[in-house]
Amino acid sequence: MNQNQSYKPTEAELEILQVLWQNGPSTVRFVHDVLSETKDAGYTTTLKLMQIMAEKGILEADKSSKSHVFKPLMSEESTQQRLLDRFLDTTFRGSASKLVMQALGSQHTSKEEIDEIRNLLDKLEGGNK
Amino acid sequence: MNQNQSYKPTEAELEILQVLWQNGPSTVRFVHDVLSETKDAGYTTTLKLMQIMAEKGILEADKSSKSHVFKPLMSEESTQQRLLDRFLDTTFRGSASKLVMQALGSQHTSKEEIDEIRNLLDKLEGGNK
DNA sequence: TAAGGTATACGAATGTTTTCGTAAATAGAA
DNA sequence: TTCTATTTACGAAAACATTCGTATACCTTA
Repeated sequence: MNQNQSYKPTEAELEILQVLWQNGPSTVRFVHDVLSETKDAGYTTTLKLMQIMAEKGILEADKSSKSHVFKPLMSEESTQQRLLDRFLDTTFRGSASKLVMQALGSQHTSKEEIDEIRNLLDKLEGGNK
Repeated sequence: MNQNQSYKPTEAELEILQVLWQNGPSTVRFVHDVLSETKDAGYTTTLKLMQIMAEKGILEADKSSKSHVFKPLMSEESTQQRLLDRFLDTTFRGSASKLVMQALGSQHTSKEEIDEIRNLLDKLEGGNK
């Protein structure tokens, strides 16, 4: 039902997707146990959400064994990209550099990460000036 | 009602805040006309939202003239920072560098902006290594 | 095979956000 | 003053998201 290029998962959906992206295809039980560490909702709540996500085409359910195994149909990267673009628009009015400055300023960033970003900047400048 | 350090405006609220941050204190009429360019909702919808925001303490209403003039009680920067922190957590699992890389990669960034970011990286490294 | 534990199915309640219809108030023009 | 434009006030509908109770199906194992 959803091949939509700009689908925005709800908050609860995103939490579930994160668990699946991090751990690979999983049962409701597993996902729910992970989520339980940081929030409290009943098991059937998680189940229902994952079923809805499957209906929407966000997840695919492998029903061959009793405990269905769900996996995301959208990659973490493409979803991040989509959400980032939207976030950039709505919150930073499209100014990537402003977002970048704020992100780097408030978070700890290791030397390795800084170097990596420098490399990217060099590349960008090559194609830009 | 809301001095909350971590208040998250809804999407519709954020759109209104953007208009106010960009144009300064404004009437419902003005805000609504701006929003009308990109979305369609009735005038009373915008009015209602702004009234609710005033109740919540997100906006302040100057009622001295017939057409009330609203202004935001939270700055654009602090709101961006708050939303960014949250977004980083929920969407990028806290990895600022990953977010930065994706943001820079997909958007056009001018030479000036790139230099500005380089400067920041230099400063960060100073305090970091 | 009967009992207990665990799973899905389903529907509905709850909560939140967004939308709008309608009425009342207000100001300005005729 | 009276008519008309425009505004605010209010309540409730509609849309969306989240939560959970309960029924039912399915293994496992005693």
